[in-house]
Amino acid sequence: MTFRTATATMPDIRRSEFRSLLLGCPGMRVQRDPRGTILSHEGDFADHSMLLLEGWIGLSKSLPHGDTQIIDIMLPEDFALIGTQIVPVAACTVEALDDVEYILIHPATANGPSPALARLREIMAAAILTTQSRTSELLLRLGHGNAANRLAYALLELFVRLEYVGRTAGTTFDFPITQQKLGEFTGLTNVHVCRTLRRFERAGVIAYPDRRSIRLSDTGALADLAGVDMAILRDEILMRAPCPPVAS
Amino acid sequence: MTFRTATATMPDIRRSEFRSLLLGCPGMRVQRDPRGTILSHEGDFADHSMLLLEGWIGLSKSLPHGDTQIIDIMLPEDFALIGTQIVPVAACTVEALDDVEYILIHPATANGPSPALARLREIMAAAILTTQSRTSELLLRLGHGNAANRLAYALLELFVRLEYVGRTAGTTFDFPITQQKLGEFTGLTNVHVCRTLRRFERAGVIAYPDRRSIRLSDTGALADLAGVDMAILRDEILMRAPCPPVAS
DNA sequence: CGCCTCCTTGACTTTCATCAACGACTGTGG
DNA sequence: CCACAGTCGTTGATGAAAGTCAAGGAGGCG
Repeated sequence: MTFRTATATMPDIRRSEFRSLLLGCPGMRVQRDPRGTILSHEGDFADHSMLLLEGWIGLSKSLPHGDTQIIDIMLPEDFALIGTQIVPVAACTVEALDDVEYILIHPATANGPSPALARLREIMAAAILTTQSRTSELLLRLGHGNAANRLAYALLELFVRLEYVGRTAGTTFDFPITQQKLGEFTGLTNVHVCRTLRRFERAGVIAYPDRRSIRLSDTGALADLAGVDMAILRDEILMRAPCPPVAS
Repeated sequence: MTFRTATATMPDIRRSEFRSLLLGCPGMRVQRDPRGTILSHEGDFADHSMLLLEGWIGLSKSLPHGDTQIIDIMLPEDFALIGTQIVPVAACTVEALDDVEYILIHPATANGPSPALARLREIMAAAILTTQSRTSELLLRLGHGNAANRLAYALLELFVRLEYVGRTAGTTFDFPITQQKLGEFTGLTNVHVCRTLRRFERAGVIAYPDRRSIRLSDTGALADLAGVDMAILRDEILMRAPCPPVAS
């Protein structure tokens, strides 16, 4: 086991920098939508990116049969590339999983010559790369990995990301999505999500302090189930420089 | 059924533009490696992108248990973001699935103020988005979708992309990877890949003209199995403006 | 010729989807 | 205040799909 410096509390100005760089651009304004709103539909025209400020957003795709897969869950402070000028088609359906606040970034906004925009692009590249990392980890677990593995990973991923943006209290956090949606994220049926989470709960690995929250009571057990090292996970899926390993 | 204009033969200068923009940058040189070479390892330092010129490259991740998932297969002319300046960690292992030629793009190269670089960045954004689309489609099929669905999709995706870069002869193309690797891509065991492909072969859907090639004898049947409309698939996973639907 | 990698097939086991029913909670309208 | 419907979580029984284990066959290469 490798121990690293306490990562969650490490000062990191990048997310506020991201936000303020964008809000400084002309014409930016915050938009709001209630839970359940579809912001874009897969295949629709879309040439923009977005930065989520509050709430959860699901990016999903569907098969003709009707099965839906959530590709990525956006959390507060997350950035996503929805479409581009050259290929102005939304690859995913964008749905508010909770009440949301966000800003839209149009193609011309970020591609100018100024140094501030060059910095913004660096941050956007990093944001895109962490998104790719998350998606890759998900893909890995949908390919190999049973229900326990997938769910343990999903819970840890959400926890680590929420902790990073200060939306956790210890290992407890708001959990606004249904088991159905969690199934769409992990590629399981709601029934099997339920069974597996109940098993976690009975094993004392998770708990529900109230109807809208979840607590990861035993993150070690979850990390084992998920097959991740928490420190490495943070390095990969958070948008920050990696923490150098500290000798065990 | 919606018919579209013949898409594969549509003139499109963007890929040659991509290549020449990059090769025009100072210090660029073509690198070569034989099949089986690991170009980067998951977790290693990496702050670059790459453009593949020849051969196939697999981007993969592994679980501690040893199971490997190929996240994306890069084909000739494909671009991939491996790491960034801000988060200089390779999210994936990069492996040559065949003999390859490629160029590395270092962070400073593309972020300058000149109009040519602004154009380059637009193209890179489009390339990244098509990669996201591909990964999303894969994710969708790993989540829901049986072996036939996954394999039919994988074969069609490779075919459409190879056709776009002129590496097909009718519906026949070079297929340099083993069933093992195809299983790592589709989240199946090599045994099950074999069974399923043999079933396709016996049904006359695919054929092997020789040991190194495959022919998609019935792309319609494959599209049905994969649950895709070929025209929409092209719009989504190729780096080009979508073709307007033509009335049926 | 012999080794090695890869493909192929069979027998058996495990996991998860499906179908179905019920309970808990929420909000609504009488 | 209470019936009511609707959504969501929970559990059981059953079946289908894919993994595992094992063995053999076909090329390719030294």
